[in-house]
Amino acid sequence: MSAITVSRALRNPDTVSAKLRNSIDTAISTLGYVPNLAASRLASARSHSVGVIVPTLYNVIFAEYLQAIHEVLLPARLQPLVVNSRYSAEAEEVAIRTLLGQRVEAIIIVGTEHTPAARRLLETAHIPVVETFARSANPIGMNIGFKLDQAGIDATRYLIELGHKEIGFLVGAIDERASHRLDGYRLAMKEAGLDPVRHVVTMPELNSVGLGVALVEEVAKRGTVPSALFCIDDNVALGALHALRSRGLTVPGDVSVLGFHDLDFAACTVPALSTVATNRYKTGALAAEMTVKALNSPGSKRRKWHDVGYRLVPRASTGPARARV
Amino acid sequence: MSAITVSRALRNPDTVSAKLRNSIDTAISTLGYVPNLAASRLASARSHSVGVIVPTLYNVIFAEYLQAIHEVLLPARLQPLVVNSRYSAEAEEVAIRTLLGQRVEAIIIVGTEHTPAARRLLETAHIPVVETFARSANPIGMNIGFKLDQAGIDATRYLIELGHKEIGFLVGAIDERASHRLDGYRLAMKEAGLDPVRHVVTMPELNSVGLGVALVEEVAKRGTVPSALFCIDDNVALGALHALRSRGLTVPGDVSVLGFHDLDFAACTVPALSTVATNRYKTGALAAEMTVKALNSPGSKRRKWHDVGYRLVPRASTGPARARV
DNA sequence: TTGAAAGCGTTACCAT
DNA sequence: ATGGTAACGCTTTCAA
Repeated sequence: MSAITVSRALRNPDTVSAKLRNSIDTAISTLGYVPNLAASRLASARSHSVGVIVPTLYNVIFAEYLQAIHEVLLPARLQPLVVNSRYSAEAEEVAIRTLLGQRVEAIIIVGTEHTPAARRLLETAHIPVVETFARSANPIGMNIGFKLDQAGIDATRYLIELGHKEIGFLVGAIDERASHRLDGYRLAMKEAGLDPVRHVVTMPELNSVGLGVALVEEVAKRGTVPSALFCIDDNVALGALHALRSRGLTVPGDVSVLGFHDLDFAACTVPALSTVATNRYKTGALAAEMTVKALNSPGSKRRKWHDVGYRLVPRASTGPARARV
Repeated sequence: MSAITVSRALRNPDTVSAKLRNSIDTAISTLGYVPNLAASRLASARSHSVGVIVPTLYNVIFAEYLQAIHEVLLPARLQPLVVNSRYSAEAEEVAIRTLLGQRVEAIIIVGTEHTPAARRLLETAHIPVVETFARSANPIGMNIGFKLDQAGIDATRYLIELGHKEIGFLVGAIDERASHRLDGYRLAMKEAGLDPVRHVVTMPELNSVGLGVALVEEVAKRGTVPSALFCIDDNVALGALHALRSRGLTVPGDVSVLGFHDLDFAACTVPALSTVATNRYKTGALAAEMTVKALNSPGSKRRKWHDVGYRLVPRASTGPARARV
């Protein structure tokens, strides 16, 4: 029994006689043999792995996205290799280098803004690349997301239509995706003749419940609290709800609060949080499906951009503006 | 200039003359050369990677844990390879096999209960193994966590001392860590002469806000709602708060609610959630530090068990039991 | 400081 | 159905 026979028995048990297969199986379990994937990759030039880059593991939205990717990739016998770029373009470039070094067969990456070197690496790797969560005017390969700026416009217009004139925008560190929403906010404010700059409050920190609290403190410090607050996500919105209550302000009586993403707790806050529902799961599933298709039929042309949409979900935390005393 | 010189220039730039280094650098960037890590691993028998297995990416507690692991491992020039076992012992075994196939230099794994085959694989791999989040009577290598059962006892006793006699235990799918907390609950109930079984309500689903709502519905369906609910985690507790309010029950007037983990939103719920604070970050950091130490000085004996502790955090959602009408 | 040769453990290719 | 041989792209070892 030679090495190559064992190799075959492991990959395609049917191509080996039952007798040999048995003795191989027993040998493997008694010896505790585990095939060396590095050697396999080197010899076969196939890694059976797909690189997945996310800015953080801390945010549920990426957890749901990753879950979906796993569920599609694993049955296709592709191992997702998840790397965390920690919201840094440089770390992202390193991550891309690492993944390409592993000879991943495709890369699924959150965002469309990369360092020039990172973009070049992705372009010259000649593997399927899917950029997600934001729309690119000039995608490297495929692109899945939704119109974040339009979502920002819709959300802001919704508050304007409720009669609000002073609408705060609460956000932590402004990454690509936050900046699109902010663009939408600014545009909607401008078109309504409202100040698009004055009520933007930001701190260079990760968006979180605690940051929502801090941002409301900051808003209050600056003077009157706007009659509506558009928060960059539901976590910030939850913190805002809490801080407003602590200051004796009612929601939506005194201040309307709007979140983003419709996380699972959004319906359970007090009052229930109005928000914009986004499709994280679908984004990941679609990205993974397109990856699998691209790997299975290389060269075939298909749609580059997929829109997974969004939906405004009005709940109890937003209401009509009322005249200030 | 030969291949080996390039190899050296890449790993130890100092060992190569400045002139050569320059021409190598330009060649690399014009060609878009990315070294093949599979070949490197095969030749050097070092993978510079550490396997990390978590049951899910969906839960923030593992996100914080992973974050800590990344922060310790990356500066030590070790790449974490994160694999998701999806709460399945079989998937965990596959994950272990995959990681060992990658020749990871160590494995950090959540939990202490594995399939016999998985345990054997870990034992015979002869690499550092750290089991986390639960205490093992018989750890494979190192073990980091806290006394989950004692935390369950303390939490239950706290509710008993508030005068509660009927204390519900709300939990989804019962994994190893949930089961320890449940053991603690049962023990504390028994020692107080209370029924340790009747008020346990469970459904075989992932713990989530939505599940908390469903579990309270189930509790109500069975008859009187207990005067206190010990929830397996803060998400379930948040759902419980919501469902109780929907049923017209006040917290803590009618029902006290206790969570677990002290997630970032716990202080911001209405009323603020009493809970048990756990150290996810420290768990991950310690696990990674011990891994690095074990890799740097193999053979040296050190402490096997590290306790990262926990702390009861009483807030507004728990209060004294009052006589039922 | 640089290089030649051997070898890491698997798989592709061709042969039997 | 099974095996021999070369090759994958690096690093180790030894030499210059």
